[in-house]
Amino acid sequence: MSEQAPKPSVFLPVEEQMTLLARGAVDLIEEDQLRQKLQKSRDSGTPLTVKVGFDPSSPDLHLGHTVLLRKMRHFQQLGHRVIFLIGDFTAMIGDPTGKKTTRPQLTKDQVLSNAQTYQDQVFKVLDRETTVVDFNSRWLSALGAEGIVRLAGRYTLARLMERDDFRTRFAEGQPIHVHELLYPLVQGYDSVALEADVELGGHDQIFNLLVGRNLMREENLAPQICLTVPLLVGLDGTEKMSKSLGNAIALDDPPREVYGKTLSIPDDLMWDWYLLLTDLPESEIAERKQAVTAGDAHPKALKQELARRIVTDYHGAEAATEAEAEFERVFAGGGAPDDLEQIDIAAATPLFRLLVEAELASSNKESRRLIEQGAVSVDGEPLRGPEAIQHELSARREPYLLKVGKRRFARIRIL
RNA sequence: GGAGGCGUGGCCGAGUUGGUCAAUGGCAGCAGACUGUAAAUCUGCCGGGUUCGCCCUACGGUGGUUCAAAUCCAUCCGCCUCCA
Repeated sequence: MSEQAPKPSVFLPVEEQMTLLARGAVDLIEEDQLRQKLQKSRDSGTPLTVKVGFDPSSPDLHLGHTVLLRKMRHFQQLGHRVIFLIGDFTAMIGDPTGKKTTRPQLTKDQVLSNAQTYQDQVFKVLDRETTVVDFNSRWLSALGAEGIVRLAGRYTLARLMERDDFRTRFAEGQPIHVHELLYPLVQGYDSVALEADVELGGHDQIFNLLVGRNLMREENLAPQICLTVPLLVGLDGTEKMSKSLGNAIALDDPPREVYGKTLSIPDDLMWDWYLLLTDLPESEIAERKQAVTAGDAHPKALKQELARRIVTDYHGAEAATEAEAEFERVFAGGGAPDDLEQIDIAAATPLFRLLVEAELASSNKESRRLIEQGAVSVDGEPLRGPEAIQHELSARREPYLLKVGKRRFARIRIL
């Protein structure tokens, strides 16, 4: 376990802290209690202990995860002590949140390796120096069968069944495994063990957070504040961002990907992203939105600003400038990316095979289709129709620029 | 322990008196037009190969019946419901 976060000599006034902390929050239970805790912390010069649990089952982080990480960062900026709690023990249970079926139970090895990958990524947002990393197996493993039974004795089935997904599954006759019922209790016990002042989580975690709050009361501890942030909507503008839905921007996506993907989100979504992915004051976000509504600002320009800010966060200002220039050149200016690798193709290769070899089409069939539909151009000249399918590019000194659709490019040299 | 139901292409979901089913429809996706790589809209495509005639693979797995099976039979696997 790392050392306690260094405390600043003085904490900001409570209301100033509240402005930042409440930003974008879905649940804040209870707001006034948080004020009191902040006041007490300020008076005594003691940082609040903020607990955030991470289930190390999906180590590929994307922007959706950063909403929560940013909230953690807010607490850090204000001088509080943020505990990055890796649920190595609970991961073996599998969080039933939002699931229609039981989740697979991970093995210890999987969990540990995932946990490492997680840590490699979160410090792109969190302050590495002041983040306390902990593992809940530290106290949960020690709990033992007796402890688990005692813990289970603190709660009732009726209270657990208040939870939507349990209730739905029960009503529909879907199986609910007993260990799943234990999950919220065990997670709640983490709060007891850490004596958390605040627990943060995604909105879907609210039930689990509240169980922690209740358990703390049972143990005669000051109940933790439960603060949740929304699930970020992904590129498609409807589903929550997730890698498996293919609507995510991964933290390790290259700058121009991040930039381009951000620009492709529906206009309406950008205000959410501004709120959750930047620290631009809410009043300024409102001004921008108003400007667009009034027709004084072009939505694309504001989306570009958003994209720049996001790229800057993960790759720096220079990368953002480059990404934007690249984007303008390629999409607005009809140019091509400048980092295309050259692909050598044998002479007398018909166009439809060439597309496949250059990995611009996934099959001959698709390739023919694209050519027939007029999606293919060579050096800016469209090549379409049945006769183009068999077209052979002649060998010449300078490489060809092959373009399929709006965003697939290849530089081809005929041998 | 007993009774019954279901399993179709990325997803949802038609189709089971056997052929005209690569399989209706919706969603997602791709491409074109319009644009701002936005939304909305319109159009086309949407298993693979093709000498464009066709051919191959596919409706949980396997094995049958048949000239012919997603559709019938057997068996196995998986999921679910009801009763105890």
